[in-house]
Amino acid sequence: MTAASIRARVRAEMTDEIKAVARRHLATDGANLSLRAVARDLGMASSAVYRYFASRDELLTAMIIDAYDALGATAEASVSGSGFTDRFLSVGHSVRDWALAHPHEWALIYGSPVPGYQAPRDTVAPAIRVILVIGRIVGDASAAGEAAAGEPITGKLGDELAYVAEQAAPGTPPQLVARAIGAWIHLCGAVSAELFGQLNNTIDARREFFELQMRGAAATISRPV
Amino acid sequence: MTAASIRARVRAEMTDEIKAVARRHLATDGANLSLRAVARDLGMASSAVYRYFASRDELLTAMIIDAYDALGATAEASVSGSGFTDRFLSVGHSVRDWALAHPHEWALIYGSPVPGYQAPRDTVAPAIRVILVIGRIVGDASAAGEAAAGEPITGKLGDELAYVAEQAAPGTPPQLVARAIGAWIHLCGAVSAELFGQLNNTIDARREFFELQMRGAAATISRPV
DNA sequence: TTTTGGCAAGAGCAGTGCTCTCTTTTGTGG
DNA sequence: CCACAAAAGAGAGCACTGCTCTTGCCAAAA
Repeated sequence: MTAASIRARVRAEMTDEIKAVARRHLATDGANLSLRAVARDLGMASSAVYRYFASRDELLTAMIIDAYDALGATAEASVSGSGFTDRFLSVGHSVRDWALAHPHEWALIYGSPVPGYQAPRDTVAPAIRVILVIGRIVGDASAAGEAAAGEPITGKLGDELAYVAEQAAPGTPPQLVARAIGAWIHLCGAVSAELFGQLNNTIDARREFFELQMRGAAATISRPV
Repeated sequence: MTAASIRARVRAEMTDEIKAVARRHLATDGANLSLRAVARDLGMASSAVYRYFASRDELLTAMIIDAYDALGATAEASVSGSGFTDRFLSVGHSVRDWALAHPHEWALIYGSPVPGYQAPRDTVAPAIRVILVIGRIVGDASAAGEAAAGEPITGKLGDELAYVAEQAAPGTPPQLVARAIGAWIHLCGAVSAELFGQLNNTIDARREFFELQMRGAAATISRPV
């Protein structure tokens, strides 16, 4: 192994260590991550951290990418069951379970964006992994005749949806893809509502209520208005 | 007018002025509101602001309450149309329009909560105004036979929903109320997704896509699985 | 072996929330 | 009308933040 790659490997390890400590801080203290506190925990000067991340935003971006990837991997591994509804529900529950286990990371990726923060290009690929899983499930259901297409969508929205359908689930009717995106948005909203306290003092049977909503969302996909 | 109430009136005016400047700061700089910057804008020492708000959190709480109230008033005033779907859509669009006009205030109330922040009791009454509007619309639809009840919900969730139904829309079947809450959550999720950048580089026809989702949500309410 | 480049440390700047003390203002009861 | 108490404002200060700059060090490269 060449010397350059030794340097690179040590650097990568240090980078991972910083991210690990930062993730721990995120889990306890919440979103206002302090770079100095992370440096203190690592026993190094705060200025040294800047050798690895140019700014606090860049550290956050790295954690956002990691969170997207972790969630995406979870969702991809979760698909089980035979029918469309069961498969959709398995993804829904796995996403919710991950969010409950990593609430602050969920807030990082689906909560209010930090002001002035602009998501770099690197984040889009990890970000769409979950929606691609849903796209595949819906595509399969469509091919198997388990989901009706419904009225086509015209105009600009129709064009955009056609493009999205081509990318995410080729051969699937755009209007079906549109309802799938809507279901995904409902899924995100349901998880966020639960996590961000919207259900406090109102509904304690969270899992049951979530499943009720997701059954509705699945029906909205497979059964057009 | 007694002296005490003169004092109180001046104090209330000053409080409003602080909130107004804070709101302006929120709109430009985003969520990390600086109390010192607000004080500077007002030409007063930062310590003087603490005569009116015990902490930055308390200022934020006041702005949260105001935001809930503004959104609630907007939603209440927006209900128009005759049929259930039209009335539901009118509320949906008015909520979305308000959110687009006040994105940072939306993030304040429906985004990720600030760490350690515990919503005081004062916030619950303003917070439920919008959902009460939807509750009334759904209740009317149910009474008019525009919305089917569907399968009753049993267990703990059923009990909780029965209580909510009793409070928000007396006489309306709990399972219908459950679907209404789900639609409200979908509505919040759709607005947040649009506002927080989830639709960037994917869908530009935002209003049309939102309406599509809300039509689906309305159908989910009126037409059980 | 010499040189060079990456790494770490520390000081420092401008900003933050918040507290404390001191002074000024102001409404009011005697 | 005036003295007084309460409310309001000002300013310094503490501990913290993100970030930059300079300095020194040490290991990898030539």
